[in-house]
Amino acid sequence: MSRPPSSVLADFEARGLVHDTTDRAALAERLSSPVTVYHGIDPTADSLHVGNLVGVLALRRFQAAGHRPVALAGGATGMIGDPGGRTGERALLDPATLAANLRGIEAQLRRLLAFEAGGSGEPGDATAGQAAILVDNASWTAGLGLLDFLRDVGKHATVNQMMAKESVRSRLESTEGISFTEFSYMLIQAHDYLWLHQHEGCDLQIGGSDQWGNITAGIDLVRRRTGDVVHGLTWPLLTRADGSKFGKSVEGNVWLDPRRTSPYAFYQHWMQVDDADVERFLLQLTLLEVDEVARVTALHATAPARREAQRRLASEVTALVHGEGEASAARAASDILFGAGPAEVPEAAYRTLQREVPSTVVDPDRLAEGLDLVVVLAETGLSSSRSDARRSVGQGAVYVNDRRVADESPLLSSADLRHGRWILLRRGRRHHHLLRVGRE
RNA sequence: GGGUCGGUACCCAAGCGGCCAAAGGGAGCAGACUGUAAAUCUGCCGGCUCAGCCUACGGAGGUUCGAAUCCUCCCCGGCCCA
Repeated sequence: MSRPPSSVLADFEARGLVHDTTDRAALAERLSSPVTVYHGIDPTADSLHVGNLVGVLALRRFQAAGHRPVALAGGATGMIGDPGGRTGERALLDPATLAANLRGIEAQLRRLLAFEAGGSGEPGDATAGQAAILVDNASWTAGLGLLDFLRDVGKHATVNQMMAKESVRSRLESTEGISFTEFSYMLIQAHDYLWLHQHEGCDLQIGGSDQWGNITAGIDLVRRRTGDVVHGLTWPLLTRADGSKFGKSVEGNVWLDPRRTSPYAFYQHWMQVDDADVERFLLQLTLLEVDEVARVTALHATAPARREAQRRLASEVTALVHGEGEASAARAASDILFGAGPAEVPEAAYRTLQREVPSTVVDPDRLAEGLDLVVVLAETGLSSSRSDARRSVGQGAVYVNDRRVADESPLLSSADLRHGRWILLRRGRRHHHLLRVGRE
């Protein structure tokens, strides 16, 4: 499945993954032979989230075309905080948190990129390329002396240029201001590029469009220090069609860590994507070929109600992140919960659901006494509080075993049990919770 | 250090002694319509033992029958001056 190195640029363009590049002709020329390409990720949490997926997959696309990806986990930059795209100063991370974050992220990267050479031959196989490497900029930044840094890096940057960068300018105009620390961020990142160029032969840095200023700062530094011409490429930031920020859900971020976002919830997140976004997400967040995406999108257009494009997106991305097994389990659970009507759900289906959907064990004694549904809704987290639960019930938003609750102060009883021990709760169209009655 | 403006619910932002759990907007949730979509309309949107009560308007005190609103001190931020 390997592609020629030069195919990357055209592929990125076809996927809408090119926002800005340095001189296009020079970049194309450089990409005609394998290049070492780097993408930095700030370890702000111990897990990646879907916002990081575009970048990691971008590296994978390069790898599949025979290039050598460098994933940079920003142990040093993570301690400082990128001023871009935020209104206020970032909280600094302590070293222990940072180390834990790096470990978590590294494990996830290992599933998405091939860090060993030699391929398995599966579709979209990244290992057609060279082995990826993972680096931490703390390893070359931590020991750097202030005076050395000021002389070797600071001397080559003018404050005038730094102030002109969008990320800095917007903060200068804000009421929050910007600390010197965050102001210095781009110099650290520029230094990273220089270091990687000199030690790993890195000639290309890629990132989201908000990184453009930082990337060009690095390119300038490399040129001034070494005379070499290196390159940069950014993609448009992943947003929804309505312009809102992507990757946020009710509970916050959508994470790759299954303990933070279950594979089922992850799958559902993609199932619920707007029609207007689904094609772009298929292009940018899956490894499907561009013409396959076109086929899926065309199919979807003939019968949008079937959500074939969302189904495909959810399956692909979930499989990529959690594996095919988790993806099919999530799919099975979704088919039950969103399937046609409140028909008889077999016992086996409940077992499937229990592994995918949030569930709670309820003591049979409590049920025998008549369980206040409002209390249960709050306990299970389906509602954020009892007040909220009451509101939902009042609005006719709550369902027990797929039957809408009409009672104002409803009680659950053993009559609600299915197959002797299951009760399926639902709030609104898509929030489910399974109760299993029994001893712990 | 001085001056000045500001700190209100998830975010923005009104309120400036009682009619304030606090206008308006956004976000979010729900209902209707649908397709687990969008748009639109409607309702909700601090908590609780819910026609009532409790907690809340940066923090701590105080004035008052009554304070988000007035006073004192403190903390935090912007801007200007030194």
